[in-house]
Amino acid sequence: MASNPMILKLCYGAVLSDADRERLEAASKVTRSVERDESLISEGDNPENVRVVLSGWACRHKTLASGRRSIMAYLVPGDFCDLHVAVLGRMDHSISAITRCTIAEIPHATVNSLTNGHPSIARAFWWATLVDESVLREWLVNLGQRPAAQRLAHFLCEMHIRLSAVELAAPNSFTLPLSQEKLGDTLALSTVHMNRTVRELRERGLISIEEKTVTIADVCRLRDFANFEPEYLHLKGVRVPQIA
Amino acid sequence: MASNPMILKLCYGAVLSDADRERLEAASKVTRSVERDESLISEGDNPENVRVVLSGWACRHKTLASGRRSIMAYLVPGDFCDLHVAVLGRMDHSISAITRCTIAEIPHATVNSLTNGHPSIARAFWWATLVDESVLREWLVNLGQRPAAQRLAHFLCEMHIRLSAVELAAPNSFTLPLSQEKLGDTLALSTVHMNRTVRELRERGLISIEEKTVTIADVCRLRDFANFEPEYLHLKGVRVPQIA
DNA sequence: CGCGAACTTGATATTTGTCAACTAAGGTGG
DNA sequence: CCACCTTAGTTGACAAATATCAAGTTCGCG
Repeated sequence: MASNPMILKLCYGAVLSDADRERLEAASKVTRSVERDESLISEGDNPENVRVVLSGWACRHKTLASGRRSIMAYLVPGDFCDLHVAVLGRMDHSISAITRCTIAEIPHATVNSLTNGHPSIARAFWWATLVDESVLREWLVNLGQRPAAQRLAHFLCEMHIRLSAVELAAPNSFTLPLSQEKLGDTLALSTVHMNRTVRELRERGLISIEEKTVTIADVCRLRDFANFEPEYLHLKGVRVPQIA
Repeated sequence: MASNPMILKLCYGAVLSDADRERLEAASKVTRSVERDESLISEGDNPENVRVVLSGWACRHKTLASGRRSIMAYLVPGDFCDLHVAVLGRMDHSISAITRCTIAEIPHATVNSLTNGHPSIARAFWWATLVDESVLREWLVNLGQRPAAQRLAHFLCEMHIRLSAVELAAPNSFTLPLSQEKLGDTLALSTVHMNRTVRELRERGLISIEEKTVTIADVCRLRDFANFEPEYLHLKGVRVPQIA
């Protein structure tokens, strides 16, 4: 019933009463649609509302003077776009839709009244921010310390779990709507090398990709290969069979 | 007078009344000393108190199964170690002292009463967390997109500003208590290459280092070289002459 | 005086990037 | 329906960046 992915996700971070869930449900009633490749928020903006992805994929990115583009995060259903802007005052990066997205628009006033009156909700929002930070730390390690193939494998393991948490992944497959170029911008690899790295994982029999669907031959084996340890996602008990 | 670096720093994030400052001052009265190389918090810990660095340098780090070590953040005076642990429940990385440090120990109960009763303080704490996240995003870009020399230059520009913000840097120099090995673990470069990269910056006339003191020949030139844009630090008005 | 930690250097290996060309798939206007 | 584009993916040859290995050096300190 509660198929609202924001609520699904927040339940990993705090114990939410039925009343809390209803409040969150009501708060995310106002939505809009964003087309593929459309910009959601640009660097320098100071948006009025807090946005949450309800369907589709988006990404945070920055472009350097050199023209190199870096994707610093993916936003999948349940993820907040800009919970932080009210405090920092200005976006220091941009967010764009990768696929067509449905976005909930929650006015700051609503966020404030939710968090002021309802400690569990406040805690859940706080948790979501801190998980984002934890993921960034892990990405930093991934970029800096792992060679290309393991880096990609680690990324795939992460997205698999995160999508599982909002019931958008099968036990051993999920939809990955990213071109190899975007993957390269994410993992700091050139497009050509990205292509070869994808092939390497395929040739090792770890994954197969067709039609934007990644199939993981054996989740344990992929995790071993990537040295993936899911604790940093702070998603205790996500229903992914291989975690048990 | 208010030489407490935590307060100095938080003033960039919120307007704090004199009474707020006094509350923060009182809250950070209980301190302890940690020796060089000593562990402050280990992965898996769930510390009782929130810790703030008052003097010295510490770092967040993770060690991979491969033995490679990644330093994901530096904590300098004014920085919080583990404001997030109360919510996430368990440290997903470790913190160690790099130099001898003075650490304030603030019980969670004190943090809660500060934030519940005093919105400006709550906002300042929230701001500090979000700045940490913003810095992580920039580090991700730095690791992924910049070649070694610019990567190091960017890091030096950042530390120079952050230390300036807490009055611990001269207009064109600061103390950097890091071995080249640690710098390498930070910037994802081997020790040997780190050494050559330091030399490159020196030979280009951008910096000189002696006795752990970095001197920047011309702050503007170093920033140009690194393509450094300080907005991500969200420290409007830090008194660094070249920002004006 | 000797020892260890940090730093330095040269030679060489590995990883990754760049350039250029080509294929495959999908859409669009004639 | 086809000719033509565009975008994404693929491949090979080669160049550049960075890692690794091995061997000093320097310097503070017991």
